[in-house]
Amino acid sequence: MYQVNDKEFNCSISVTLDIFNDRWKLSIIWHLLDSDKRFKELHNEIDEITQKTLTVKLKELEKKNIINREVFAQVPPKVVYSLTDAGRRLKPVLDDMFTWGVGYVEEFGKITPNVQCKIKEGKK
Amino acid sequence: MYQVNDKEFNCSISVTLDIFNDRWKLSIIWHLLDSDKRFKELHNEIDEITQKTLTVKLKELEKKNIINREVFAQVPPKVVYSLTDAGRRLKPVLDDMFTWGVGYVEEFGKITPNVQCKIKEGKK
DNA sequence: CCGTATCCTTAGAGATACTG
DNA sequence: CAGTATCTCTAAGGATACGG
Repeated sequence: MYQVNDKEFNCSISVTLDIFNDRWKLSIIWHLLDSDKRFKELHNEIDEITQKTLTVKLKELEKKNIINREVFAQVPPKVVYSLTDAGRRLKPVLDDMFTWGVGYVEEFGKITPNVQCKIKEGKK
Repeated sequence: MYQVNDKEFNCSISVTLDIFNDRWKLSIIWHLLDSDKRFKELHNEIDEITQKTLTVKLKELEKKNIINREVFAQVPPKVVYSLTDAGRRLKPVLDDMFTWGVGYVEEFGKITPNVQCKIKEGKK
């Protein structure tokens, strides 16, 4: 049994799954792997997310020690988000997921002209 | 843009996430990586899942071409589930998630005596 | 043994408006 | 710019009972 972030898990894979088991967190991590970002930059890049949801997800990721939140005392406000070491260590997982997804699409999907990888779940 | 299983995705990572983005599917895949299993065996090994939910999740995975369902015409019924090639290719992803989880727990969690890896999300 | 059929409860997330 | 505060909707999943 593992105890992390006030939850209990019986497997370390569950621990990992818990980090991004929703519609948005993996996308946020992906965009921060690229470079540190301000709130607004993230909101622009993940443009389907609402401001409220982005705020909630950033807080969750901060609480889980995946991202850092740095506030600059200035007007207008500036807040920069970056990955922690633990967050950056997620890259291999993302890479594998990317690779698997490519193979899966080749086998079962159709590809239409793309713009950019944005990582979110498909609309249900 | 990708079109798979009647959904649209703008990134192949999203495609992968969609496969196991709930509380149970990853656990089912994990148990089938070990060996093919009957319905009852899965239900015993993932003992917190309800029969109904297991049924639903198995159907979803079958529809997504991750598992095969083989029915033996006998009484009492026998149904065996196994991974497809695509399902088996998920192993590296699982392995990386396992590795990451171990590191994360070392850094932020507590470990208490364990029984066996069961993969499910922690109770919310 | 391997499921279906209902009913029910919750949490995730969208829409919208407001604030230091 | 970077958030809060409400309100609402929906779908995932649990409990329970029944069926081939």
